[in-house]
Amino acid sequence: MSWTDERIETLRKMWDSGLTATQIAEELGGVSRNAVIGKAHRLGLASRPSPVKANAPEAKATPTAPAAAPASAPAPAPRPAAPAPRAAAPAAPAAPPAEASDADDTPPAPRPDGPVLRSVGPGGFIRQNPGEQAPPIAPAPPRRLVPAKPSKEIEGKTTLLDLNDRICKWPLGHPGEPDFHFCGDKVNPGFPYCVEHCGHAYQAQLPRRDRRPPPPLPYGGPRVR
DNA sequence: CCCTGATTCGC
DNA sequence: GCGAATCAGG
Repeated sequence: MSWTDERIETLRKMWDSGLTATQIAEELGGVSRNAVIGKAHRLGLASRPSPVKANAPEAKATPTAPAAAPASAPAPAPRPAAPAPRAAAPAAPAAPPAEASDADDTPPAPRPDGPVLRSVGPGGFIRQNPGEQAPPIAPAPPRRLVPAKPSKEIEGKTTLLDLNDRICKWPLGHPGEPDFHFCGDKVNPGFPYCVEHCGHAYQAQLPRRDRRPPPPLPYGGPRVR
């Protein structure tokens, strides 16, 4: 397989939205995770939490902890690297014309104002008080991605290919399901999610004693594949 | 061991 | 440019 424009585009977006190289490789097909990583680097992407931080063993058919852990990564990429040519070649069969005007990420500058939202480390999403506990917390880790083909169900929805640096990447539904899509709202500057979903993703750390010990399943429950 | 990404280096 | 092999960390 070769790196066509579309495949590169998909790679960019998947990599960008925090999927692992393995997942990306599986989705693209015909390439190894090494190939994906290599390509990502050559594209100037890369530099995400490298030796995976909290991401738990979710290996095969074990959807577990949310992978959404952008946290604070103030260290973008020291290396100049290639500016990543953004020669957007149309060619997309019927893919919605996602705006491709994005360039490179803006280094996530923590908002200097307002109440500082503390990101809890990956793997652990700190809950609020039991009272305000919202049941369905769930940055479901996109394990399997919906095919990049537009379908009736996702028409008008934000799909993987619509992701860019300024729209909310909060997943709605479960990957693989026909209507799986992303929030798509305007992001809270500096974060991968909109303001609302940042509120879900990042919550103030509470003293342990005040926390609910038995954290319910973060989402619907294990998905059977 | 499993997983992850990073890097190297022959092709 | 590509990606397997290798390295390094959790």
